[in-house]
Amino acid sequence: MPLLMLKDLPRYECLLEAVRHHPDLDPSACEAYLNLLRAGDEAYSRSEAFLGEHDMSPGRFTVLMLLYDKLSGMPRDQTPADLADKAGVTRATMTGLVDTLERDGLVTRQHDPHDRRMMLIQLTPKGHSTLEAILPGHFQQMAAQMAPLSEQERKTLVRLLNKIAGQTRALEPVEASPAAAS
Amino acid sequence: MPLLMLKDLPRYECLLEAVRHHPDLDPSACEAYLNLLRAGDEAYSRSEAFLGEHDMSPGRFTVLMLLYDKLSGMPRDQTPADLADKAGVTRATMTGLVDTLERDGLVTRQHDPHDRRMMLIQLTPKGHSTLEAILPGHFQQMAAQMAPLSEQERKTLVRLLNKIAGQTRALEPVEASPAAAS
DNA sequence: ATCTGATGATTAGCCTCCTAACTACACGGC
DNA sequence: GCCGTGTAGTTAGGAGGCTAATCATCAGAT
Repeated sequence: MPLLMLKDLPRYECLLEAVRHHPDLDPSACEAYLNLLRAGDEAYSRSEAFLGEHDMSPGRFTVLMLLYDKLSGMPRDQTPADLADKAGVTRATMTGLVDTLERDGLVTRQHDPHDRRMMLIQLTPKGHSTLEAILPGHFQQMAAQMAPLSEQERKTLVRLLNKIAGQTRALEPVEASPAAAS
Repeated sequence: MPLLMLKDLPRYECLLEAVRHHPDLDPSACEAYLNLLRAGDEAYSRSEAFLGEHDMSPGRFTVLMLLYDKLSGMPRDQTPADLADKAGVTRATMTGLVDTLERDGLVTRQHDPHDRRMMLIQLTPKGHSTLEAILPGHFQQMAAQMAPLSEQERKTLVRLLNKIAGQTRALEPVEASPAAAS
């Protein structure tokens, strides 16, 4: 998410000042929200840059991880629909990701023998070794970014983030006012 | 940041298991990292959906906010370069954002009388009223998403997120190994 | 046996952002 | 006064996501 947050967040005094004109503004909520977006964006951008050094995009990396068995314990091949669902993208997007991975020889596509509508995607040896070449650095990136936090602080952070994520999902139906439904 | 994180994050036991194969994996760091990305992404997506109802994108909204004086206390017009810098996008991207906003009549472009290289972007009355129509709902969105957190928890969250963001910026030069510099 | 509806994958076209190349203008040395 | 250098803004082209429409296949009803 490259945008919506400013490079320099407004100071808290400015938020307090702004409440006078905008009674709906909750200063502490706004501050927490903006900091969440910024921290998430910076962490994401950094991983994206790291993956980019290995000719890898976040999307393609996610697909390889889903096909990689050592972490998840599910060694079998998966369909594009499964992968799209787990990765949180549309099937159309997954088609494009698999196209690129197949072109680079990291995965193969095969028809499911029992249902010819479905494809089975599997990791090639090259895909496997490519992933294992990237993973140590990826894990080190995560560890380095979280290094300033103690174990206790990490647990607290996860707890607070889960409260927010749960709330966000609970609110989900965002379409209330048919304002610009064109 | 639509991708890189899974819809369902791996359980903590799986991470502990995975350490056996990947000594670089720090389970608590990984868990905190994945939760940060997911919470940030969900909050962002929700705001994006809300803005979309008003024919507004995060980028265009950010530009309007930067030109809006009541929050920042800087009433004067700004150049595209300023705006790009504050919004954290390239100047080329800012050109596109201003193009759209100008087409919709929300901002105007004028040449700086003292330096004809520069443009001055200013909010039109229509831009002003459009923004003020969106802001209350936007602030309510933020408040609703942060509602489960107490004031104390919000302060803790901001403190922890700032530690991470500071660390991420400190690590910044990500290009260490010329692996796939093609 | 065939038609109908559902499901999986793909294609086509759009939006937003990016980098890189280009144009227009300002300023300082000669 | 002219020319090279630097700066502001724009244009052109690419990557990655999305939605909507299309094609292929299966499964069940007639």
